Amino acid sequence: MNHYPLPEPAARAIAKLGRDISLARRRRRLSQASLADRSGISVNTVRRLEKGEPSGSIEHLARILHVLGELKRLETLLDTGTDEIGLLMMDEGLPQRVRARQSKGAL
Amino acid sequence: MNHYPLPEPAARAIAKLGRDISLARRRRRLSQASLADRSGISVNTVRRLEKGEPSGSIEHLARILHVLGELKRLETLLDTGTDEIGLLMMDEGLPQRVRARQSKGAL
DNA sequence: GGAATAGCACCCTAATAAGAGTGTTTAATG
DNA sequence: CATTAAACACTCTTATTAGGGTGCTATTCC
Repeated sequence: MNHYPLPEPAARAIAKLGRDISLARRRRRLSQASLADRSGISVNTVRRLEKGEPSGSIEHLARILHVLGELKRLETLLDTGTDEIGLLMMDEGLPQRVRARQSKGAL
Repeated sequence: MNHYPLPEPAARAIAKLGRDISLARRRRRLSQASLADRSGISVNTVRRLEKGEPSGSIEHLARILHVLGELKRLETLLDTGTDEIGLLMMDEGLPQRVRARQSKGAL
């Protein structure tokens, strides 16, 4: 039950994120070493993240964004409550558990 | 040179993200098992992510967002080029390497 | 109300990533 | 244009995580 390969779009999204981190860092005139130090992680990890390696942890990403002052963006990454009020109302009736209704093979 | 504790705001941001993933999943009427299966990861991993444990990897997050159809949000997480054209132009002059100009203790 | 099962909370082990170290390349800048 | 060090590319080892299992709780839905 293990990993099929990382979908290409997902890989590209991660790579893009890495480039943007690098850009944001340089805009702030921080070296990789400096960012790593302030974030409390190793330079290697910063480098791997900027390089777009998918192995990085969300914690490290959050630490970096925190230092960059862009934590809000992570917090609202999948946020929907802000724009769609009707959606929010709908959510009040959302099931806590989702029952398998699929008759065929979609589990 | 290891980890000082994860800053509280960062932890909260990750927790929020986890809740939003859970919400998005239930909106789509997917069980944790189903989402895990489609994403090619284990149920435990999905659960830990939704629970807000910071240990999850960016790859897993990307896989999940891909299944949820929200990969764009990750891709543009730190994207700045879209709104600020002037900023983009400024970036053309950005240094590839950032030199330590800090005279004191700010490394 | 009762049966079925989604979700949770563990534990354990194999797989993986983070950290540290070393050497090299190359951009910034005095 | 020479110096300095930022960034890159590795390797190795240890720490951490993902996966898989089992049992339990409690929500759906008939």
